[in-house]
This record gives sequence, C-alpha cells and structure tokens, in this order.
Amino acid sequence: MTEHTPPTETHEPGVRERNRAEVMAQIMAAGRRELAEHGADGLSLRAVAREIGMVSSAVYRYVASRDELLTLLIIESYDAVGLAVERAAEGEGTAAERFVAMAAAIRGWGREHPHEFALLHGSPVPGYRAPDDTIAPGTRVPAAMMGLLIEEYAAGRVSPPLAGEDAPISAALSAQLDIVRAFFGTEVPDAVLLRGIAAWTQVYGLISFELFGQFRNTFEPADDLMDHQFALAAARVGIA
Amino acid sequence: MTEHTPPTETHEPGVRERNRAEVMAQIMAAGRRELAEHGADGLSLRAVAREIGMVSSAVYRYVASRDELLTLLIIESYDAVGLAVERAAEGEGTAAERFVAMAAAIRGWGREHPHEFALLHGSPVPGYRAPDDTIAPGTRVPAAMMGLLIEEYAAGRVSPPLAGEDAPISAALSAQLDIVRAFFGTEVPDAVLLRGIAAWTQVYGLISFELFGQFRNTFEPADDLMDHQFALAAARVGIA
DNA sequence: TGTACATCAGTGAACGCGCGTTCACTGATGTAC
DNA sequence: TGTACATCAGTGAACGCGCGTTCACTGATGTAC
Repeated sequence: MTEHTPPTETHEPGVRERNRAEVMAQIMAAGRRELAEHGADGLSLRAVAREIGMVSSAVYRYVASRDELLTLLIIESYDAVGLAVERAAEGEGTAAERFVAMAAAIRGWGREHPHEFALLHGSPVPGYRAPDDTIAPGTRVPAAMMGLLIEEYAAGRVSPPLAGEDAPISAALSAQLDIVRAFFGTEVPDAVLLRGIAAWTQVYGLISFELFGQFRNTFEPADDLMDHQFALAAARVGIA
Repeated sequence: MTEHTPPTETHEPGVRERNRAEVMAQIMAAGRRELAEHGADGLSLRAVAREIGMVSSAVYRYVASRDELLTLLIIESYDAVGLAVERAAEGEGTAAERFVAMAAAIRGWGREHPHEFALLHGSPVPGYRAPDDTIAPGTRVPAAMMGLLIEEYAAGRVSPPLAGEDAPISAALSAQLDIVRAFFGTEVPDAVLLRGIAAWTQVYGLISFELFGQFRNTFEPADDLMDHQFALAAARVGIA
C-alpha cells in the first residue's frame, strides 16, 4: 500500500517505473474510450483490461477498484473542461465576448465528450460517491466564470443592479455567498455574485438540455439558439 | 384461494381483466419503488418480479421488455411533474408569483423523486432510446411555463425588450421558433419566446445542480438561493 | 564484481453474483354451441 | 343447461452473459552486500 520512494536524489526512472507510468496511461486512455463509448455504467475494469490486452486481475496492480478508476476519470474530465474554459477566458475580445467564448468552450467540450459531460453533470452514478479529490478540479469552470465577472466588477465595468436585483436576501444566503467571496478573496456585492450564479446555471441548463436530448424536434441543431442565449446571459450579467 | 365470483350481468371487467389491471398497477408501483431506490440502472425486471412475489418470467405477460417498463415509467414521471407544474400555474397570485411557484413545483418534485428527475433530465440511459410516446408528456412542463408567459404577453403585461434583446436573430433560429409558436397557435415575438427559454433552462440548470450535487459545500441547503434565483428569473422574463 | 534475496507485474483460475429473456408446462378462466 | 375447446396467467428451469474481486503462482526487475 505504501508508496516506496527511493532515497536517491538524482533518480532516473528504471524500466519498472517507466513501464508502470506507461501502463497507467494506457489504463486511463482505455478508460476514457470505454467511457466515451458506453458511458459510466459501461465502464468495467474487465473491458479496460481487455482493451489493453491484459488480464482483468492485472489492472488491480494499478487501480484499487472500479470506483477509483471512475474517480480518476472524473478528475481528468474536470481538468479538461476547466482548462478549455480558462483558455477561452484568456482570449481576445470584450468581456462579453470572452464570456460567450467560455460558455461555448463548455458546450464544445460537452459535445465532443458527451459521456464525460454526463459523468460530471448528469445523474449521479449509482453506488458511487465522489470523493473530496474531485472537488477542487470541479471548481475550475465556475471559478473561471466568476473570475471574469469579479475582474470586470473591480474595473468598474459591471452595470448597476436592475429592478428586482436590489431586494434584500436572507442571512443564510448571505452567509453562503461569503464562502464564495472568501474563495476569491475579494469584496464583491451579493448581487454580482448572484448574477454570476444565474449565468453559470443557465449556461449549464442549456447545454444539458442540448446534450441530453431535451431540444429534440425543436432546436436541432441548437447552435444559433446557444449563440443567442449565451449572449443574452452575458448581457444580463452586466458585462459588455 | 381463488373465490368464485357470480357471473357478471353486464360486460363489466371480468376476473381476468380486473386482475390484469391490478397486477399491471403493482408492476408499475414496484418499478417506481425500484427506480426511487436504485436508479434507472438498478431497475431490473427480476427485482420488480421479486418485489411483487412473482416469478421473473411472469412479468413478460405484462411488459414486453425492460425498456418498455422504463418507457412507461418515464411517461408516468413526465405526467407527474407536468401535473404538479400545471397545478402551480393555476394558483393564486401575480404572474411572477405563479412563475416562482411553478419553478418551486419542479424543484419539489425533483427533490422528492431524485431518481425520476435523473431519468428525465440526467444522463441518457445507456442503450435506451426514448420512443416517441414520451415526447408529448415531456412537453407539459415547458408548455405550462411558456403558456403563462404567452398569456401575460397577450394581456400586455410583459415588459419591453431591454438592451441586448433587440439584436436580430438568424433565419434558422427564427424558423425553429416558428415551431414553438405553432405549438401554441399564437403570435408572440421571438424575444418573448427567447426569454421563456432562458427562464426554463435556467430553472432546470439550478435544479439539476442542486440534485446532482454541484452545490455541495456551498449552497447547502439551497432553498434561499433557489427562492432568489427563481424570483430573478421571473423578473428577467419580464412579468410582475 | 557477482550473488542472494526482496519486490513487483502479470497470469489464469475461480467464486459468487445478478441480469434479460426463452420455453414447455399446468391449471384456471372465458366462450361457443 | 352442460360440455368441449380456446385463451390466458403464472411456474420453474434453463441459457448465456458480463461483472468485480480474490488468490496462489511464475518469472522478471531491482537492491544489498
């Protein structure tokens, strides 16, 4: 169980260590392929082993259980969307354009990896509870979106509250928003955070509906609807 | 065990027909329970049979396959939320209050039946493609929400477009919106429909995030956040 | 430097599980005459 | 009216499948002296 780290300072990876890393990478890759093709329920260690030409029990030298592999794949997926969205945030253009690009990045990733998207944002996998390791990578996307908004607010470029946004909020909600604020370490009004949450949830609502087939027979393809709604969300968030 | 019933005077349902309906109801009830407890993947005909004290093969006298049972349960679920939302729409109060009540009805139903919610709006069940029978019941919720908005628009009570909402939309999107308009058989501007879609998708985005655990460690419980965001959505949709 | 021992990766068999679905059957219910 | 036949619900066994996980094993790689 305990990882043995050799005491040598200059340590060249030996044959074993190199093979180990390579096989582990193969397992992850096969896991990703299985996931892409059959979804989270179709992900079996036996199938993964088969795919890389190993006997099923051998996989247990690398991964403690099916659930652990699932966890690793979830983390990898969160990091993949997270990275895509962060890249989009760093792009050219106005804040509104960058917001739309971020939403489009989530959508694009989701369309390319529908099963991974479902793993992150769809029905919970029965009998599986995501461990805490998945929390941090899971915040990358909302952090990037909120980050943009906070940045714009700090620069005085977020439009003032509209009617309906100035209503007082409950103490409990306020306390929860403090957690978010603490995460970013900045002062930013409740109303701005709540706008961000509205934007974030709406973007995901749209993408989930598209990927999970709710737009069948109406918005198919959904490209133009998405472009419009993402732009509307940016306008409502108050950036330009 | 079996009681001899006197011959029926009219073509009232005979013993067989009555038993059949009753057993079918038992199967559905057991299916619902299985779904509630184990989710869509845990739904097995064998488990259903076991639960109602039948041999697994007997279930095939009532249901052609596991997928057919799943379809029946999906339809039942759509009808259940649909009904709840329609009831909320008929309630007292301003349009905004009724909108919030509708959103709360979806949320309430989802919290009571998380697995059913996941079945309708979560990851597609692998290897299962929803047949067309599910489409009509699936429109009840969005139809009710759009219906309220259209009603208010017809009464001249929807606020005029804001900056960002008057931008022209593509011909393709316009054509898709015509389908929606045709469904309701009313004239209503694109901008109003698009507001409705924004509200609908945001409400579902919020509820999905809550039910699928995305608010873990922050908005837990999410009641106050939901109240706020639903009210915000109502304001943005332009009803009061 | 070579040698002896420790560690590790991968094998193949096995356990026990639950599943969907088919099939020939028995006995009860319904129907035609 | 009773009787003969048709229909139907439910049984129990079986087929074939894939799964997660464990275990004793072999042979290769690494390490200490």
